Amino acid sequence: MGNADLRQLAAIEDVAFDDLDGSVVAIDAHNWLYRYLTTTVKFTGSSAYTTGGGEEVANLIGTVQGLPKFLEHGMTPVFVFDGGTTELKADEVAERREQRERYEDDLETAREEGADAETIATLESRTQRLTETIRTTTRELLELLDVPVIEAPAEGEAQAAHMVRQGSVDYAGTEDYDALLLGAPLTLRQLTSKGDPELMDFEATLATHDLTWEQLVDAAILMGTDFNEGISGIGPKTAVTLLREHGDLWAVFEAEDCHVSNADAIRRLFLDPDVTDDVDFDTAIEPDIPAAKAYVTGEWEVPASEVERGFERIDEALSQTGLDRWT
DNA sequence: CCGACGAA
DNA sequence: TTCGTCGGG
Repeated sequence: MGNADLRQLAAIEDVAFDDLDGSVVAIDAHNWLYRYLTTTVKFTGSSAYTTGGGEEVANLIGTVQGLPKFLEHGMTPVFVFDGGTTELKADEVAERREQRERYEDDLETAREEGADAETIATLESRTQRLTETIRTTTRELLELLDVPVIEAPAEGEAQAAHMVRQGSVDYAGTEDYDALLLGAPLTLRQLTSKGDPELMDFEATLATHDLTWEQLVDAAILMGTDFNEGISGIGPKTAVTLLREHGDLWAVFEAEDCHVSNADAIRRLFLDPDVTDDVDFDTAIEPDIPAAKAYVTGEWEVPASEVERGFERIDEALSQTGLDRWT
């Protein structure tokens, strides 16, 4: 089920933040936000992050606290949001969809029963979907801060990977190993945590195992992806061996007398996802900080103390690069 | 969810 | 080498 097995195959190296200065990173917004949502809500309790109207706005705090990290290292983030249809086509991956619906039912039940914020956050993570309020308020805040936002036709992660291949950005930024399957040439992980980030190199991954992109995806399907259970008994090593031996997924199915439903559709989700080339954005960031602050603390009633330092750091980081440019 | 570790 | 479980972030 989990695709942590992919890590075993990935060519990963540490990279210093200093080396990322001046780079542009397409951030998988869902993935990034979720990381901040869980940690923010989990460690501080939810009351400060819920408005009088009962709206969860921890995302605003997460965004204000998370942005400085990029800017202080001279990086330009481009946030890529999922498009309207994040659900997969019903006939393609029916089982997966049913699973999500079960999760969503759980979530709804928990809400009705007034479950605590932590429980709800956990359930929300499993539905793989952020609330509409979270999506729109994050976007509005980013726009006030003049941070580029891209709307993906479908999956944000696929769009981010595509943008790296296109060359409109330098890296994809996500914790998800799926970026490799989506063919993102260079992916940064651990941008939110304390130490240096990790760099996943797509071509190096293929070269290390002497696989093609298609074969890497096929290996992942054998091991199990977000969209299918893996074949029991096949892990990273065996999967690679089988692909090298038999060539492609269907040859492996035949040789090993096994099968994965919807394999063809799952394969296409990685090899040929719905993405767009229409990605116009400006990497010069000139935020309206007073307006952003008013939006967060005024309109959404977030205590000023929660975001004061974050806004300060954003301001300082940007005036610093301005000075650098000048001298 | 993620990485680590012990069992088969 | 894989799988299941358990503890941490």
